[in-house]
Amino acid sequence: MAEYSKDEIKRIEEKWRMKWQQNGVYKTDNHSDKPKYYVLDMFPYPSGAGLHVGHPLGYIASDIVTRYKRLKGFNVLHPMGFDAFGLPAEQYAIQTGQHPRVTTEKNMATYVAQLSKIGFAFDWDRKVVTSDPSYYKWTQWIFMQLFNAWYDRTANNKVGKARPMTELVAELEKHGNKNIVAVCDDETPTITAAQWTAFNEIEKENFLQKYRIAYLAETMVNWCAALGTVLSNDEVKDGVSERGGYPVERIKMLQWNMRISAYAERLLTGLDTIDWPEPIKEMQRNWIGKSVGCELDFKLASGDDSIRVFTTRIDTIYGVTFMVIAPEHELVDKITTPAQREEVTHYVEVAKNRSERERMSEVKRISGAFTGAYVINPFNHEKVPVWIADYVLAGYGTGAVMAVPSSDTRDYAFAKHFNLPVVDVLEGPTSDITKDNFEPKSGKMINSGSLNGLPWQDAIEKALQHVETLGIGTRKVNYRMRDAIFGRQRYWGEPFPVYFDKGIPKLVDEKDLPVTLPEIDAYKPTETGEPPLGRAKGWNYKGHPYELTTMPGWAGSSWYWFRYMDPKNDKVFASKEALNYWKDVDLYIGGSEHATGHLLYSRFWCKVMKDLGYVSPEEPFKKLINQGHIQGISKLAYRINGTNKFVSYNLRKQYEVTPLHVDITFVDGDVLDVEKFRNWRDDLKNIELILEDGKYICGSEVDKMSKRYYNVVNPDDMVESYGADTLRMYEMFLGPLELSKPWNTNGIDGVFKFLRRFWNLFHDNQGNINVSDAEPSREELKVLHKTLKKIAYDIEHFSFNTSVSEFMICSNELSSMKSNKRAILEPLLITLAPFAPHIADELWEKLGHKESILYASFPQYNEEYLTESSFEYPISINGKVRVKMNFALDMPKDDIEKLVIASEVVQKWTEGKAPKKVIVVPGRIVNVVI
RNA sequence: GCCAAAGUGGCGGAAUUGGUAGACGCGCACGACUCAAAAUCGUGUACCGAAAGGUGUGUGGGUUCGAUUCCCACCUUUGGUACCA
Repeated sequence: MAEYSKDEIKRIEEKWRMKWQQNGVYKTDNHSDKPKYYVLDMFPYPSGAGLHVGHPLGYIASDIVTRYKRLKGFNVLHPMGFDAFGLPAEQYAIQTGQHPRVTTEKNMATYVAQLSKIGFAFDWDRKVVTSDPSYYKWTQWIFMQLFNAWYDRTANNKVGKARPMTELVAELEKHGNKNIVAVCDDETPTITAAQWTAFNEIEKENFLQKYRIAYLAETMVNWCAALGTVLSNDEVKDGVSERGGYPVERIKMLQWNMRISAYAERLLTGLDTIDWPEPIKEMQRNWIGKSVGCELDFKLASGDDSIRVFTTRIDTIYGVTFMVIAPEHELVDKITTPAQREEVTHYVEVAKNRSERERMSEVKRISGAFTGAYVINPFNHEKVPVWIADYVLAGYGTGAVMAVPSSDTRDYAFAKHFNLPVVDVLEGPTSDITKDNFEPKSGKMINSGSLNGLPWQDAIEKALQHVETLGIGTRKVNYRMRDAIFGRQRYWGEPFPVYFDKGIPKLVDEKDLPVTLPEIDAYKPTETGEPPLGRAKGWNYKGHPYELTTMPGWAGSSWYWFRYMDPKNDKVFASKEALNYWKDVDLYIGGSEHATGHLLYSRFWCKVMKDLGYVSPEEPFKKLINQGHIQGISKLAYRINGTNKFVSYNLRKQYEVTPLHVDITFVDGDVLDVEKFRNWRDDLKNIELILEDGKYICGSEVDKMSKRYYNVVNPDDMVESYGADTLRMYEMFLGPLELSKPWNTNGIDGVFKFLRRFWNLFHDNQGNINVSDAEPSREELKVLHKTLKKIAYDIEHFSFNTSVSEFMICSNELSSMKSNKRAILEPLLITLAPFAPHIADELWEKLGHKESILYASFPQYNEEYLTESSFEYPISINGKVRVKMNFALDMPKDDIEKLVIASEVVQKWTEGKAPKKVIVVPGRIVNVVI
């Protein structure tokens, strides 16, 4: 006696989750004759709020693929773990004194419990946790490899590659750095072997820092003295900290950095080799921001100095009417004339103290100051005034631009504002900057000496050659992407395996890894403004002080997919065998918000590790799918301003109201449960309600699903009410995986009914298993094979919403045929198993199988059952369907045409006249043009 | 501003190569069962129109025998980015 009822579902699902666990069915072996398939989810940060129904969306999709690939004969790796270092736990620690480890472990336990209820095929034995010392030991180890590496541009056919520092030192000892072409600090001097040898230890290390991939350097940061910490741009508002409103200043601070800029070109070209969504690739391309141009010197009109500019439009050099340099430019002080000094000093002072955020919010405001100095245009030898302005950034290019107001909108705005001359150098229909249709890359050169008459592209090449002939500059490729800051003044992160010996940063011995995070008495900066680790007692290595900052959030997530391959190994981060077997990730599912963070850093680390010979893939993630976000539907009640009255939705326009987010559990449909609402909070006890039709109707809006909006739907509740299988299928049924959509529990009934109907196919009216061994009819076979074909196609194309529809159609058809043939239901069941694993295994067992359905094979569809002999042609007249006619599929076009024209309906439309034209597309459509 | 994605019934969405727009589900309406309700099952459900018929995939144009699909211009929403020379 078994109906697919709430109790039965609970029994079935718990039974199978238990069995799967006991039998270790999700344990994945690193040795197999089967082909490998690695499915990865972006691992979560375990937040205190737990999972809401949006979180599992991607995991369900990857789980379906995992199970499908298993049935298709692959050895599939599908692991899960936690990105467990992070700010929320630390913030909580600062407020409550609770150790972030305690909070994090509690949260992870909640996540595991919630995830387990949904029936994922995770191999939990491979769980990795980034805050676990056995994991971050290897994060530290990788950091050491990056510290011990430099980027040789000449290696690997000039593509360049990372090489060990020992090789650099050997070369320095032999020849100095004159033959070294490396990615290094801009101001790295050329030295001889003798100079190198003469360096003392500190000088040597300072020199090597210019080459290391992980290096210490002074970088600009937002420093908040009151909070004793560095803030991100997000955390600074109007020059003060968002939290507390304390003053923030931009200061230079010695910080760990990652020389990701060395990999700019490979990160860019690598995008062409991977199967990722085009928008994500585009975001990364923009982030890397490659621009091809040249650098050239403009000599100062007086004195020997010259100013180097970077430009992509050397063709427009005859249009240069002024030059702008960054307020931070090193020559500002030197070239400013006495008459202009006061104004310039003042401007520099103001610009320096403006945060990037401030500069950003005032894009429209044009500001600048004249230095009093002039440079000479090397092409036409004219004198050009030099200005400073903060729209020129010190950190990009050379911190100086040759301004061409006739072909650059910013230069134009600046020229207009300060009344500087504009000289047109391009002529063409879209070359006029004062017109709306202005297109800077268009037209032919005018007013440009020997460049006159050339199209702009050709002029660039000719001007470049001229620059090279004069010896005043070179072709140059610039990237927008900067090196990444790799340190935080925080506690809850990986400690650096670095100590300082007489101020020189040194790595700890490999055998002393991991450097474990010390216990401290409070999770905030020290009184002297040092990071929290400054509080740790005895925080030193063999008597030398340890580095006090910790690694940023992205450290642990930049290599975790390798650790899953061999998570328990304590000799290496992953064994050669494991790395060789699993290689790279075949399918990665996660949100697009990580486009320029995690996804870029991971590619970077993978490339470095490849260069150093630790791994083989150039790219870590072959295919990427972005899942959209599930949004919440918030419910709103409308308070009449200044009163304790609430007005129902449709009457709200008559009053001045302020919407209040109401907990969605108080609302059924749109109707508010007034009792629950009143009891929610003290201030609502005595409210007055203005009703419509005796009810209080709530408004709705789509928001992020968040505690803040009281609109969170918990997957546990869904599993409790409908079962995990229904939840899984409903999440997929909502719409395309990559689209964001609001969660509406209302529709879930449809999926639940489908599963019950599916269940009933296997049972009689009394709930006894009832499956016939009779031969299936041709009709039944057709339904089966149509479904098999569609489901396989949909899974391969990540179109899970349409597979759920197809299952519904199939089960409706079989229901109406009263089909209960084993030959039909058994293959169908295997097809359903990736989507609804619990019910599938239960029915599989009822069909008499001893082994889980996980070990079955995905049925292959047979085209033979799908072929039709005839087709119901839609007959359209001038493109509008008017009637349908059935013809054999092998009927010649001419015959169809004759029959169609002769038909009553068509005759009516043509009024007996011959049609202008008849289009017959065999197996598709007939169109009669009249 | 720039880059990208999206816009289809009351709602979520479908239409795989330019070929029957609205599959499937929710909701709604009606019917069956029931003393009644719930549950379940069945039928119907884009819009206008009594019907014939007409209109319809954000808007306006275009290509085509035929456009949700291709092209041009525009509007709206969402995400990314930000003075990048």
